[in-house]
Amino acid sequence: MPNTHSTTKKKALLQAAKELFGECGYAETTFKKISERAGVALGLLTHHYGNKEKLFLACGLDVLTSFQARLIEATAQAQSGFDAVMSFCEAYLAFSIDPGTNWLVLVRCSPYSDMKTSDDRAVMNEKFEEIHRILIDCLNQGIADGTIAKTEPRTTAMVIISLMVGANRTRVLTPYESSKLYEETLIFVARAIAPTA
Amino acid sequence: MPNTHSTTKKKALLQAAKELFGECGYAETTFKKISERAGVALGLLTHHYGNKEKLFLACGLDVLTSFQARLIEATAQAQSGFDAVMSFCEAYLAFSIDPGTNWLVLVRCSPYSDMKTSDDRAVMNEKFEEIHRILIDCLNQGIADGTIAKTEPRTTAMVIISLMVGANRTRVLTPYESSKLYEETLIFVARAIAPTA
Amino acid sequence: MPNTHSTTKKKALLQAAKELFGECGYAETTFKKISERAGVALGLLTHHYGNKEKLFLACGLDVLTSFQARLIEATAQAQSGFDAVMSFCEAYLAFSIDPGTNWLVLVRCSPYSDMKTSDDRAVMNEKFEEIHRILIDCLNQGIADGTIAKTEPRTTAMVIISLMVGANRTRVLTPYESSKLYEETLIFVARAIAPTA
Amino acid sequence: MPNTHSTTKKKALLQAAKELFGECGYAETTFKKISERAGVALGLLTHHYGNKEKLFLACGLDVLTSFQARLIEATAQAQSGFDAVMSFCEAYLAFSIDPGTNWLVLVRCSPYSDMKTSDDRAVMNEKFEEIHRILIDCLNQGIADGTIAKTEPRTTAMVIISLMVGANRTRVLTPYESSKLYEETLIFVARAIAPTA
DNA sequence: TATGAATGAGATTTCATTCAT
DNA sequence: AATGAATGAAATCTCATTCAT
Repeated sequence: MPNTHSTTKKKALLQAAKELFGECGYAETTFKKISERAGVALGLLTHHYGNKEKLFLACGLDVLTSFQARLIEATAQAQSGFDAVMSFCEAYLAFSIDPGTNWLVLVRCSPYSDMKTSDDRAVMNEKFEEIHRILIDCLNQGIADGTIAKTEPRTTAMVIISLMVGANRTRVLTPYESSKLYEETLIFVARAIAPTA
Repeated sequence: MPNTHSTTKKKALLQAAKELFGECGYAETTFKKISERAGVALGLLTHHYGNKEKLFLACGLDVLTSFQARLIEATAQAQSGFDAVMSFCEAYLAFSIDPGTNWLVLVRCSPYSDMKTSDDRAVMNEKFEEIHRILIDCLNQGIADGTIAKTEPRTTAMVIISLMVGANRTRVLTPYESSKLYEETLIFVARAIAPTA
Repeated sequence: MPNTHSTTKKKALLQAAKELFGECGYAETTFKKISERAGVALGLLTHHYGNKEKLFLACGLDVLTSFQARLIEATAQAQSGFDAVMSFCEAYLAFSIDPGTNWLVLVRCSPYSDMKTSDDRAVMNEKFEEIHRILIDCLNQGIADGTIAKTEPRTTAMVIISLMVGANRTRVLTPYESSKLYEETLIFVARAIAPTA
Repeated sequence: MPNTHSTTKKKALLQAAKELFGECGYAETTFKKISERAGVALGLLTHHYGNKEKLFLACGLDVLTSFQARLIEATAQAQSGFDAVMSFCEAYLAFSIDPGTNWLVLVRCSPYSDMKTSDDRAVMNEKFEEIHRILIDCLNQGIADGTIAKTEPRTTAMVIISLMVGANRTRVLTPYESSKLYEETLIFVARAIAPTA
């Protein structure tokens, strides 16, 4: 089975790339570093992934796919719209600090990152909109069942995700002491979306 | 007046760099682009600013200084703690979309950016903490005058700034339609910090 | 035979570098000059040798290795300690003016050169001590068989090699007329080490 | 007296240059380093010394002049030719390790150095020949008074100076333990030039 | 599929020298 | 004499990508 071998190498490359793009960022990550960490030949990179940008995107999408699955799973069993939104947020933040998810590469590759927009990024942008969609569904559920204050769900989802993005960056990128940040962030969301008395 | 001429070139360099780092990001901005836009010789860059990293930092700090002044001004005249916090947030968001502030370079240089942390960044980190301090003062005022719910001000400030960071990135970096985002973000904050009935 | 081709280019690079470092010195020898003379791409230099310093060292060590072999060969068949020392000196001086040995690059790279000491130079320093060792062995032989005056061999070897170094520099670096220098240098050594009557 | 001031600055420049060329070598020494160590403006360097090469030469010649004076002084009072030669060698070696003579700059600038020969170096070459002349005179004296073996003085002087050059380089450039080297070098010379019994 | 030598454009940085003041 | 801003050529080194094997 020659395929087994090649698949392994292709995967090793992707894993090394996910780690390095996360640790070093796009510019500082080189083909040499990736192939060395993966323990495979340099030339396999372009052979399997075309070019650097596409590999970067493949890394981001790989993490985004797991992320999406996790969020769907987390919100599926919620009893109310409010619970669903809170589960969404909890799962978002938990995923972002779960070692082994290679979260950082997504931070650097997502539409919220500093990277210049390129054509290849369209896929990423669209896939990230599906994350928004999950939250919008939760909000709609909450508006319907009265557990959430009445607002425009699309914009509210955008605000909540903005908060997730910001809290996450504070936690994983800045040097500031943020041990209670995630906890407090959830309280903040809960207060903001709670129906007015 | 020998200074008049040199100061002009040094300033032109800084201005061109602020624009380009904001537009293109750190990696895509080259010495050539900067010196050409500034209309000065290539070597003047290292002559005045040492190296690319230091110039980048000088750009960020320059914007951060104006930003800080704007926030202090905005919060100074507030009638209540609640008003102060809301003024802080309004001023933050307004500054971020004010053309002519070169906000983008700060986005890319701030502690919330994707850049690797280097020794030079310590100055930036410390200066950004002063922004936190401004908001913490507002929150303390609000807790004292009863216009804000009782919480730990340091962490709450961190949450609010996380939301500012995230909302701003959504607006200026992502391709998503976000015309009502800022407005809704302010409402979100107001609801979250309002004292419980 | 993939090696055949690559080895050729790597060797061509080393040969061109040996010539140019010898002719022009370290500072005046550029990547451009080397790659042009070798007829290979500029980037191959760092690909194969890491950086300029390491290439320089590789050049020096390459010459030093031949030099060492030549000295061992020359001293092996000596009848007495005195003859061994004289053979050492003769071989030293002869090697230094043998066209095709690329001696000059060693002059510029050896521990007796003007170059700043760097970490990479340790290898060179140690390898050059082996040259001292060869001469020390000859001296010990001569002290044992009575053909050489009794002295501390380590220091005497150092004096003799100092004279080789100086005579060689006079011959290959200075503009002074030195056609009889080597001849006279050997006589000088012979008189100095001869046992006192 | 405006001259006093300028003379001081010119001298400060020369002193700083002598130190730095000695410590760092020609290539690593920059105008910026020199002017900073001297505490004067960058532009004064070319103003006073024309260009880098000329300044280097000025440094070397300045040291060479003191050196020459010292050798003349040392050999003047010798009782015999043999004593004169030995005094020459002693003075040579002593000068080379006397702190405050800035000897190293001469090592790097002399005709025995690794530097490429340029037109400006002719002065240095000629002046260094006068050093040879001093020793030749001593040798002639010794041959005349019978304290030195009969040889061709010009070549013998060249051999002795070669030994001085080599011993000095061993002592001040190499990492090898050379505490007894100078002592033994003098003995070596004495044995080599002594008249045959 | 797999390898890694080979390429060369391009980036940052250095620096002697010039020159206006 | 003195200053240091200004210049731009040149150097080293990086690195994505190509390609022969």
